[in-house]
Amino acid sequence: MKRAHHPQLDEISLTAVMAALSDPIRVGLVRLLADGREHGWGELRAPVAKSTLSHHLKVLRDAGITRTRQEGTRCFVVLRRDDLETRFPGLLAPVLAAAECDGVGRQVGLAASA
Amino acid sequence: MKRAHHPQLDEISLTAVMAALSDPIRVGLVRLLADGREHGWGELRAPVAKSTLSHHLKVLRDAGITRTRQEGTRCFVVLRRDDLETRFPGLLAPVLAAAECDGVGRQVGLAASA
DNA sequence: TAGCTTGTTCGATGTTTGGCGAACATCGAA
DNA sequence: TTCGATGTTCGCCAAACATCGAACAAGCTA
Repeated sequence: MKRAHHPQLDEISLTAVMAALSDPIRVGLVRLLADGREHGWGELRAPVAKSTLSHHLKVLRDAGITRTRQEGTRCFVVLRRDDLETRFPGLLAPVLAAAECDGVGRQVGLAASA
Repeated sequence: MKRAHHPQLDEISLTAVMAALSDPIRVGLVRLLADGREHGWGELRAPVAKSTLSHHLKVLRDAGITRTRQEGTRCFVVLRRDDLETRFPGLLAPVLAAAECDGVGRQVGLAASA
């Protein structure tokens, strides 16, 4: 398919991260990934077409928020928590907390782990 | 002109705040306002037309990030720091810190206080 | 009252975004 | 090798956004 481009630490821009987190679907995805585990695309349940989901995952990847790994035909995604923490210390936690208490992204869920 | 609408605490949405902070000009404005002082429009120096600046200030206001006060024909703006802290604890500081160290919004400045 | 200053609002424009379905590429399995 | 599963990419569209200049509104000030 394609070897996804992942920005280096110093290529991660604040505004890109903020923009990526300004969409409920993407916030929902980040919330799921906040468990620190790697998840397969297949597990992700969002109320959008798969092409749109692919798009959102690309936005997150390009912003440096997630990392994608490919294994055979399927992909796995994981939160770049440490990288984000290094680049923008203290940023992620409040966002996740706010999203949690607000229910932002609750429309996104996990299927029985695939 | 118009009596600006300011969202209540519980009307402030995370995604709106994130979206508002995904533009360098607006981040720059927030950085200026982070000194806690109230500033007049006139002091604000940004490389955009005044109508555009007005627009950005409206976005910040609508997102609940700033508060606008009118006095005669001129307006003053101030950061709703406490409100934001109440609504999204710990969110603003990391953003400001990241913006600072990144130089995001450095294009926005203050004129000799008007 | 006339004029100046200060913001806001109004098109107009070009870009970006979010969304879809369809077509394509890739790999594993039958 | 053919099929199915899994993502990506490709038009394509409507909506939103950033931007500008021009026109407008509202207060001061002379």
